[in-house]
Amino acid sequence: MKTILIVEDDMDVHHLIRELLEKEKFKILDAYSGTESMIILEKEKVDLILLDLMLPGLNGEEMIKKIKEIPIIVISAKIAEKDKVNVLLNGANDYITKPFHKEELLARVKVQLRINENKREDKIIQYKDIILNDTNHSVYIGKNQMTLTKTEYAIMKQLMLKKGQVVAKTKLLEMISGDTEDGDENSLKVHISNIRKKIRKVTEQEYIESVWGIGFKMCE
Amino acid sequence: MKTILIVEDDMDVHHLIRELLEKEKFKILDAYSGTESMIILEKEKVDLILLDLMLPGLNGEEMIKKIKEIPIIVISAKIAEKDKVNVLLNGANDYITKPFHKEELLARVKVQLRINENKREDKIIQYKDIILNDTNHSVYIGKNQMTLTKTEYAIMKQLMLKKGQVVAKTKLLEMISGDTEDGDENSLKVHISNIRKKIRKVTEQEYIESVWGIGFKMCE
DNA sequence: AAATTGGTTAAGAAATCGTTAAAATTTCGT
DNA sequence: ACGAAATTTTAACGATTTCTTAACCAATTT
Repeated sequence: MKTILIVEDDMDVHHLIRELLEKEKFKILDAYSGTESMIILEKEKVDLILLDLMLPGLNGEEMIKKIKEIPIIVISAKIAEKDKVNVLLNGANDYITKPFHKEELLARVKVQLRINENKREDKIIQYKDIILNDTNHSVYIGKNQMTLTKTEYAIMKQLMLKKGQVVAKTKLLEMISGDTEDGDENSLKVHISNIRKKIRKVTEQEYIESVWGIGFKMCE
Repeated sequence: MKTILIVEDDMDVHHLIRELLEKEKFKILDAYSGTESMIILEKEKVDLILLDLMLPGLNGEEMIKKIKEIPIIVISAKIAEKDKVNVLLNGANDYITKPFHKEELLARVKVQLRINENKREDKIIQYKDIILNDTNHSVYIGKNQMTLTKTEYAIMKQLMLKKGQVVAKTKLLEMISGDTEDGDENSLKVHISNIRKKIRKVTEQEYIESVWGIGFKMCE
């Protein structure tokens, strides 16, 4: 999931942008001043910055010069053409004038994220000492690597994401075969059994616990 | 020196843009139709395309979908907001409406070139002892040169860029033939097989690993 | 104790992969 | 514009992997 930092002191505009992007399943970080945004940038991994130029604290232009690694889209009220050009030349990747069309903002956000998407970035799902690496489908349990099939991996991922909470059999079945047919319940049993067997080859500890009549969960 | 392709059928506008960019020491290529531009693209190394949408011959929108590697700035008369958004989502990197300020066009041109500048490290793509050279399509594996066809090279490049992460079959198919048709899955198999065969001629080591049901990746 | 659910195993069915060869398409030189 | 060469796609086959089915026993509930 991509993280976008919104730097904008006007609360109305800030809120508008936030809502727009949240609909698209981006993770949003908020800053209301230049200085605040610099603090956030030190702590969090940010994929894109939406930046208003008129800021309290550190000036927007200064920020653009400082930030080299992350693409920046400047959103600002109409200013002199000359300033707009300067902003672009100094490091901004795009410039959108207020008021803007929501769809256009969204499209330009996606353009910037698309440009950067080829960079390697692992999507890690971790629970206790099990690690799933979504980008290369690898599974580590402690230091031992193991191999899961497509469905086994899918089941495991669901269990991991719930971090110890029960995952209903129906949900798992739905994932496996689209529908919740009766016959597949048998199949699920076997998959779970196979996963456990593979885990047992690597460690003695139990990881998958069954909840009678409901489903399965990761041990706590 | 950077090469920019101007695709614009209006001679006045074309000339205006050409003069503007020549002052900045870019190498300019000219096309006056969609089909013409595709011919040029196959022969010449182009760093950026300035594209008018209303074109004789091949449609501008179609071109955008086809061209994945080169950044495109669309320059066009005011059109519906919806079309503008579509153009961006389909692959264009920027959109400038006519009439435009010369300075802004220039600035946006420089932005796109700058973005690709940062990627230049990737111009020579290296993973383990395989080296792809994008500029002349050559492939070295250790000290042995080998020849890949266009599609084979494209597949290889995707795998290399991901540096050992899985590349989904769908992604590879999308790249090969635009769409994700079923029939092409067969074709992909053959391409992979052919690449492996060519590699085997040069070294015994395995390089391409298949991930069952998901896709392929470079061995780690 | 009977009925239901869970766990394991093994075998058959289904899907995916790898290779080959031929047909269809594109590219290229003349 | 034509035919030759190269490339891509299609089709077929066997090999491999994965998934499902079915049978059987253990555990849990009623």
